[in-house]
Amino acid sequence: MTPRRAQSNATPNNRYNVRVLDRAINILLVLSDGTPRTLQEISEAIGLSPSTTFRLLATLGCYRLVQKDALNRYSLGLTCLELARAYYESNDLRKVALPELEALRDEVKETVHLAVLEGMEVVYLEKLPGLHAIGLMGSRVGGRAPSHCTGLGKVLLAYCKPEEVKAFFLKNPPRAYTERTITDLSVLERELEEIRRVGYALDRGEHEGEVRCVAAPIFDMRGEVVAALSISGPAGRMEPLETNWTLIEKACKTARTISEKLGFRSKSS
Amino acid sequence: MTPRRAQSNATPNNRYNVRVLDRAINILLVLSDGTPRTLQEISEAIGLSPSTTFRLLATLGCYRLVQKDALNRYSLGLTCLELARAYYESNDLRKVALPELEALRDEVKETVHLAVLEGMEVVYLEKLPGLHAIGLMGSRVGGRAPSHCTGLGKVLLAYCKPEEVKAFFLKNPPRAYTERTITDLSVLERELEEIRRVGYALDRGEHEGEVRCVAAPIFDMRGEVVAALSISGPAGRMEPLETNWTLIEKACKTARTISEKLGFRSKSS
DNA sequence: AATTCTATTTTCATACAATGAAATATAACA
DNA sequence: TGTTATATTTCATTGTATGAAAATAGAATT
Repeated sequence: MTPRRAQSNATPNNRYNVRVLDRAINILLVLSDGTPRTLQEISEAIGLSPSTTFRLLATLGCYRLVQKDALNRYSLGLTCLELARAYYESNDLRKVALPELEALRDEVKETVHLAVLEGMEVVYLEKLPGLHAIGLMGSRVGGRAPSHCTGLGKVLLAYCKPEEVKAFFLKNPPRAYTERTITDLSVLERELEEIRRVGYALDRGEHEGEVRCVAAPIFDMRGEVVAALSISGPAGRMEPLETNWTLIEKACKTARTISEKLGFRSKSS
Repeated sequence: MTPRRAQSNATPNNRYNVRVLDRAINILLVLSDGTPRTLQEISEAIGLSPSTTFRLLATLGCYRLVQKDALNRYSLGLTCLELARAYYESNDLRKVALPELEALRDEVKETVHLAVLEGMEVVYLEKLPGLHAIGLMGSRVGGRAPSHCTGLGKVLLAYCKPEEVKAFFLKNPPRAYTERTITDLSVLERELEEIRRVGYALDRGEHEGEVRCVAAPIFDMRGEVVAALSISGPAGRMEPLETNWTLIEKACKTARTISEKLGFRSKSS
């Protein structure tokens, strides 16, 4: 159910890290799978003595970053929500993109997503549900999805350093979600090359069998890809995807508009 | 614009707190007002040497709890969003309440909120926009609102320990947002008593002049008030509020249903 | 381009804060 | 009531977080 995090949760010891903080953050990450845990389970999970774990939890708890339920099990607390709101509201990209995404959604009437790459996985920043029916798509704001089998993921990968992509997938072999999922690294690499060439990505049910999707990259002022947007919907309404030029064009156009608002100067203009 | 936090951000030193963690969390709280800050500003704000602040930020940054922009200013990072998603999805209250709230919204067609009290302020857990028009209400999920002048706030206060309420408002005198806002503590106390008696609260434009609102308390299995829900809309459609019994009854009924799903046994049943 | 100035990174010695082991308290269960 | 299992608390010790200060990078000014 809950997507596994691809990156190891072993402490990424960037030279200057403060040890207690590493440990405390690991507690939060452990709890971020949603399962409430007892002190013991947590102390085991992060490999610390119960006393230490207790104190860390006490500190986190006093700021409501974690909370204890009636049966002494810990889970994430209300303050997480408050921090997210702050992040969310002060996020330039999202602020700039939102009105454009809304216009796009209203035009195509399908679900529109905004996402970034994080640890070679897709993280959704925004989701505008389509106007046809409700709740088909499993994505959530703040949630993750694999990158090798989603339109958003593939666009974002396409503009990563190829050697980093390769390194990642050698360590985390692409898992097959449907019979169309690309599981061969060299096939994936060729696909990414093609995406760079045409400037958009397609997903023909590679993650969820019945879902089709078009995704386009968003550039910032430095010309770096910082995010991507996508239009997704059921196969019935989207096919034939490869020649659905209006959809592809609309996705690319909106992405370009957002990019320009972020300070990107396209070569043609 | 950004609501000030009522509680002091001086370290609440619960006997077992770990100092570095206190400090690091304070950084997050400082940044949670949305203003990007430089290392210097932060180190000043939390009263630590630049070296220490640097290391704390480095650690937080390596987990993307904070991020640095092109001009070396720090703000909250993507991981905040991910933690919030986890909190959000594993939150029992919200999960139980959501379908009931949706039913209520569809029935009354006005905006429905779910909220809890935190530091004597209202924090929104859920917002279901009304079906009439868009974006009238300024509330956000994860956002705060004052308690003395909102329906949600007043219900929640009504079931707090009266001496705590008193102590809080003596320290933080109720601010007037409109000419109807209750700014006198004894008037507020009488209002809360009345709310306890009738079991719901009304807001007649005490926070936002044109908004009217009905709010009802949600109880858990122990009989404690853990949250509240509200129906709010423009004065035009809601007035006369005091005798709008169908609206009041619907709010109370939904609140009771949710309470029962949380294990609350009402005396009458 | 050269220079100054400011802000961030890095080093380092030191104090004291975080640590785990073990003792105690508390809750859950029989 | 006794018996476990779990959560708190205490305490001595070590090692880590700390600020001062030096080095570096980055703007800004000339």
